[in-house]
Amino acid sequence: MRRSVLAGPVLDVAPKLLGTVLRSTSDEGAVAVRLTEVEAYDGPNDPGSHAYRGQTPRNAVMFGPPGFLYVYFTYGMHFCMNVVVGPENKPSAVLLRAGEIIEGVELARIRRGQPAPQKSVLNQVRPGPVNKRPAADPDRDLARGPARLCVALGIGREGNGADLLAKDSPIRLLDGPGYDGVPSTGPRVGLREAADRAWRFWIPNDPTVSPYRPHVPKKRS
DNA sequence: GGAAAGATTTTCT
DNA sequence: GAAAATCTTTCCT
Repeated sequence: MRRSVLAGPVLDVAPKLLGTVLRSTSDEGAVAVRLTEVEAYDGPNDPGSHAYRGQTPRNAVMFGPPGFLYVYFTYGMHFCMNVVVGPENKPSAVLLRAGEIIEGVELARIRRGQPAPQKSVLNQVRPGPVNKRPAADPDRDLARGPARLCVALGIGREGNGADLLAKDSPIRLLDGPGYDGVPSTGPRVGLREAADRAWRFWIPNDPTVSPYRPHVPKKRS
C-alpha cells in the first residue's frame, strides 16, 4: 500500500480499502483481516465526523498526514479505528467496520472470548431438521463490527497514531490486490447526522459484513 | 459546571 | 426487542 493511494478524496479511497489486508503483530502473535466493510468520514464537511467541529486531543491524528491510524474510545467501553486519508489539515478518515480473519484465527478467538469450535462426533452424526438454516459460523462474528474488529486485532488506545505503512509497524496495511468487484453502498450505521449520505461501502454478500442498524434516539428523562 | 448523546456490543426477557 | 455498561466530547444553563 502506497501512501499516495490514501492521499485522495475519502470517497475514492474508502472503497479501495475493501479486500485489502490489515495485520497486527504483538508478543501474543499475529492476526490479519481482509477488510469487508468501511465507512467514509469527510472531515469539516461532514456533520457525522469527529473532526467536524475542529481539532481536539482525541481526533488530533485525523489532522495529520494520511496512512496513520486513528483509534477512539466510545460508549465507555469500546475502541474503533480509522485509516486517516486525504491531505494534511483535511481531516478525512475511513472507519474500519468489519473484516474476515485470514491469519491468527485462534488468537482472535481467545481475544474475543470464544471457545475453540467443538469437533463433537454427536454433532456430525445427528442430522438437523431439513428446513432449518445451517448454523452460522461462529468465526464469522470475530471481526464483524468496528469494536469487535479492534478486539480481534488486539488494538486499543496505544494503537492511536500508528503508521500503517511502515514496514516495522505493529499494525500494517499490506500491499496486495483489493476487492475488484463493485462494492455495495448504503447509509452509515448508527449515525444521527447526515444519515442520508450513502458513505458505507461493503463487499456484496460477504457474511462478515455487520448488520445495518439505523440511529435510535435515546429517550429523555 | 452539569447533562446528554454517542461511528457499540452483550445479555436477558 | 430492550437494557446495561460507563468514557469522552459537546452543548446548554
